[in-house]
Amino acid sequence: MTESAPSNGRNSVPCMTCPLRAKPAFKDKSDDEIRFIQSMKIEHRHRPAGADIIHPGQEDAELYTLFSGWAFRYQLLPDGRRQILNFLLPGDLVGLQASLLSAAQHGIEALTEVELCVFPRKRVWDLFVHMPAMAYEVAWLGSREESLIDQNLTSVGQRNAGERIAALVISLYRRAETLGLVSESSFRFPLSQQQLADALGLSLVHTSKTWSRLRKAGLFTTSEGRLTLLNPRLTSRMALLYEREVAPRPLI
Amino acid sequence: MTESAPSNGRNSVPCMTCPLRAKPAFKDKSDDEIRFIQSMKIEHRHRPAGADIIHPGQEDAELYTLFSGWAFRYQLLPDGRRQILNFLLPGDLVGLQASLLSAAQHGIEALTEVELCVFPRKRVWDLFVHMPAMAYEVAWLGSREESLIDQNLTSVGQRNAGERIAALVISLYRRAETLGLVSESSFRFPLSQQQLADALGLSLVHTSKTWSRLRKAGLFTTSEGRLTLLNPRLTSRMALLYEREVAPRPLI
DNA sequence: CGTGTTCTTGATGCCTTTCAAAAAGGGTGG
DNA sequence: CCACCCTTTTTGAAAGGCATCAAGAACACG
Repeated sequence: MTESAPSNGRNSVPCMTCPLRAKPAFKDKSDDEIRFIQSMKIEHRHRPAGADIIHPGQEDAELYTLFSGWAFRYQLLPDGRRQILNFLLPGDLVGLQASLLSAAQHGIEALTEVELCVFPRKRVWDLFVHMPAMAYEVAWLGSREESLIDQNLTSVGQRNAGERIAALVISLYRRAETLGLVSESSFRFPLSQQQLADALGLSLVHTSKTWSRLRKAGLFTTSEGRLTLLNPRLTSRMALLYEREVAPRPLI
Repeated sequence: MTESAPSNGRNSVPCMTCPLRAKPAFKDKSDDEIRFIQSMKIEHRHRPAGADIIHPGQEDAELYTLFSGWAFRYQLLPDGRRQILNFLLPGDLVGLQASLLSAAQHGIEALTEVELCVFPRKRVWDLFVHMPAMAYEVAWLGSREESLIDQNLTSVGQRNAGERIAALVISLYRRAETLGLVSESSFRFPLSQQQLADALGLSLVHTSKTWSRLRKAGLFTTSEGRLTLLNPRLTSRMALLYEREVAPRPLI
């Protein structure tokens, strides 16, 4: 699960013409800033689904931006139980916590095949010294991730099984939407039921039963690894989720 | 709950002689840095137990360092359910997420009477421009808080009631210990059972029953708002908690 | 010493877990 | 293209953990 796929050359995806930047999720950046980002990027790396991006306890984790694909952050208990902490979608910063704390308390795994923009962790410090505006944005992205985890914690602590599933589906749907990944209410949904269960803090069996109950209730359908949200109103009502829309975020 | 207690003057607690700094929890700082912190601090504020420090949705939250007392961060669902996200102890930065994202998705409430060092949020930006080392430390503290929430999420998602309580007690004990708040295995423990329940994602009744079961099992005792950890080994074994000790952290 | 809050305890029911096994996919080699 | 194996998903049945309801006990406060 850890062998590395061959990676393209450094400039295979120039930041200046990065297709992600055009998405509504992201703030505009000046050419100067984009050039600086380009200068920090040392590799464009491909990894297969299931690959470890950061393994638990790793001390020299690099900083990444997820260019394409999905990943997730997780934590293990000594007896093997796993909690999925949050999901990472294109444009998300990967490994900031590990970079700053210099000993990952968590692992990060590729959920699908992914492409990663690789930044050496040492340059994070340069960023703070030379590009305070971008350092501020990095901190901002860190706070945004914390905010996502807050919501997951609230979900797992307070919502029942059906509400948790509804909240997760809505929240992933909205994130995918700002990335232009949704068409006709449908988007790629690569989670296995075991991964769903680990994210929701539920057992596999109960996740499966509740999942199919919500499908039969007409909230959404799945086929060929895609999810179609049939009844967004009902789903967000069941999720008790009325969060305000987030402003465009920086893309590093 | 929101009336403000009279606050002392600006220099009532000079940063240069801040008693917190001597605690093992914190890194040493240069006199220059401490003077800079002093120059950012505009107020030393007292608030009573139960006071709102940041209310949900607030857009102009200041940045604080908790000087004394306990607080907690929480999130509400529209139907009134409350999840306590994490607890704040002396030396913790309060309101960083709210300052950066400029719209608090959460609330922060004083659990006991507290003293707060107040920093205007606008100066956070100055910090990034003029004191990159301290900006880096602020980001570091943000990541540390995220790491604490990761652990709470893992607890609520994967541990049963007894394990959750054990994990919470151990984790608060260790934090109090690095602050010099523990003597003879005992420290102030100001949480009500309702607050415990909201932090653990359990009902009040079940929290009470499990809590007293663990007391009867000899893990710990409580009296007069203090908790005494009688059997740390058993407690941390029950909690499945073997986290490595954290390095000293910056105190802003 | 009354009154409101917090804590405790018992009883009941349901949501969720666990155990078990069948069904459905997915990939590989013949 | 089909047989075969392995993983993932689904379903059923039983047990248990946790929530809810209810009310008494302990505690704090003016």
